[in-house]
Amino acid sequence: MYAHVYIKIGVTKLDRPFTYSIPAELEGKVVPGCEVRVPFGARKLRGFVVSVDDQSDIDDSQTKDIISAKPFDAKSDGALFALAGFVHERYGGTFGQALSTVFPSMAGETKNKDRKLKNPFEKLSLPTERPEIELNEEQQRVVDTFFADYDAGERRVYMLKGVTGSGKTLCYIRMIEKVIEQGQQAIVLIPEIALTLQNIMRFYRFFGERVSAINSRMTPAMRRDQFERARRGDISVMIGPRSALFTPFKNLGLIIVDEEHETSYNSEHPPKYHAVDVAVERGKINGASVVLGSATPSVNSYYHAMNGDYTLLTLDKRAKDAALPKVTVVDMREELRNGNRSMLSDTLFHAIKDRLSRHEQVMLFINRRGVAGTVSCRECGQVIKCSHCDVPMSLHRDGFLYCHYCGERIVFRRECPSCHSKLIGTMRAGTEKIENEIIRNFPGVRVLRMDADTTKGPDGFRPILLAFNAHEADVLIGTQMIVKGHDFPGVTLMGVLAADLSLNVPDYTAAERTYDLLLQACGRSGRGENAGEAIIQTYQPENYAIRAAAAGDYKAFYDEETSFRSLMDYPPFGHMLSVLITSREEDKCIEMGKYVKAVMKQADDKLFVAGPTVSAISKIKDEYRYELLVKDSTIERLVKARKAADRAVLDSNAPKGADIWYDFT
DNA sequence: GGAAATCTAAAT
DNA sequence: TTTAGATTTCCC
Repeated sequence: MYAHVYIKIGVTKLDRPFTYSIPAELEGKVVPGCEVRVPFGARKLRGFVVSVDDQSDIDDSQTKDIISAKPFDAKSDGALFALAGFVHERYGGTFGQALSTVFPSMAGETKNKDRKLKNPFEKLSLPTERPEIELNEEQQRVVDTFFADYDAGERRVYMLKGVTGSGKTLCYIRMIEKVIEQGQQAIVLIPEIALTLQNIMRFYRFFGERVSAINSRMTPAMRRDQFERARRGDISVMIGPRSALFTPFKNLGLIIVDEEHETSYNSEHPPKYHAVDVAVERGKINGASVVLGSATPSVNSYYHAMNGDYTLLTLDKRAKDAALPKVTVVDMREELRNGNRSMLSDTLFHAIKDRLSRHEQVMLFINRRGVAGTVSCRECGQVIKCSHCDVPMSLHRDGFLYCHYCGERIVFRRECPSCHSKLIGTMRAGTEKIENEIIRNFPGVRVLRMDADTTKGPDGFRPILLAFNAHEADVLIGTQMIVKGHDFPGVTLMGVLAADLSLNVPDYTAAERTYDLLLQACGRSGRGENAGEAIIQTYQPENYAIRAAAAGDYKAFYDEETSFRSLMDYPPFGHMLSVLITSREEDKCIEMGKYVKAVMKQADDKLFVAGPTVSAISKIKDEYRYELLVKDSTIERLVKARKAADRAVLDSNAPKGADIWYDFT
């Protein structure tokens, strides 16, 4: 007997099956999907069996024996192997990369210590009794719908749309309870940023030692240990970021994706998979239910719920009758006309003054770093960019210009490098500039700033959050990271500066991102006893994303957004594949781009292929970046085109010296 | 990707 | 002629 084995090496050249003979003692143990150890060249490596055959495709003297095979469980390993196939087929990259993603335990040797999850749980006194929960009518209806389907053996994808504070987590807990009662297991995906002790404890209180959690700060060995506990059946619930999706449970019954609209569910590294789609696929493979929860669903998922692909469940009532903050939109063009050139509108200035006088706390959210601190010339319009990365550099207080992509640092001279004008400086405000403005305007105010500069290291943000929570400061200024997740009861005012910055990025999801950010930002205010207020400063007050966010009206946003997308054939009405081509030499990028485009056109002449064009960031670390944009009404045709391109670049007459990265959007 | 085989050129 | 260093070739 022979086995075709994929060696786990992330290199395209070796990304094909190799034929090994199965020694008599391993016969029956070597089955498709099982992990094996094989001699490869002068080394011994791990691989996966893709198929078993009674004859060899190569000369018998060439085949070597498989050394050993890991015990194979069809329900866990088999399902995950099928999932790796899906990830490879859909998102490209090498099969080896797909295998490494789905079976992360393959990275590094296993010492297999039976470690329990020590941090953070052991420091806490663990509650022994599970708390009683009572669901309100609305929550009960959601849970009953799920129970009825589950008992009837129906496995569906549910879109649970619930406003903040409506008790989505309670519903999750009841669903998990049900699944565990039936001897099945559950996976709960939570965005990395929300993986706080507080959030994990909510599950721990109910399921105690049956719960485990992973996060990206754990070492591969620690994560592997938790996966091993799941494989052995020591736990029933796994909580974690997108990688928790690959927990090797033997009898998976439920996958919950909380805050399903979060972009952190999309992998940034090849294979650039979308965890929501992969969760739905794993649900199909394992026969598990999938619950996608969000207060601001992604337009994609909500569209599926609207057209019946997913079952829509809604929670409209806030559990505690906390009122939404009063939201005011301020037109900054008007401010400019009235002679106010500062970053704070009159409205926001007075609101801050008012809160400070009442000893209440204020948060100021500035939309993005990066664009702030950008130095541009007022005479020729030139922006100072990093010579390696083609992104604008930011001017910091220390007088240096920094590149946030490669860390390059150069001295800032008050002269334009191209036209030598002295009229050069920062145009838009960064967090530092606001900090200075606040200190100048409100003497004696205690200010904290949270951005990538003040939060070095993995836990760098914690002291800032603790200090602000303890009311050791009156104002917290920050970028995106202050908007998501954190709860400060003392905050009664949220000021959003430059709300429209995130609208002006070349990405069709810009409005969706902006709506979500603004809604989240407003939701930070008034979470304690005192009523909250939010003030949104914008140059585009008429924009529908901003208007809808201010009104907290998802449906209004969704309707406008879908009509725009349908007009433009953007997802969910059409599908797009962006092909990134990188090379040290610019002409190799173009050559490869043209070649891939030709191959795709040849594979399917109905495809719309734009490019190759210079990427939005034309160079990173001296690697040039070009892009093709492929559009079609079906994702299957795009997958076919990608596969055709994948095959063609291996061809001997294909251009060399450029790398290709795929990204489905 | 990496070990082994083969090539290249400069030092003895 | 020797040999370190660079380059190419395979790997079931």
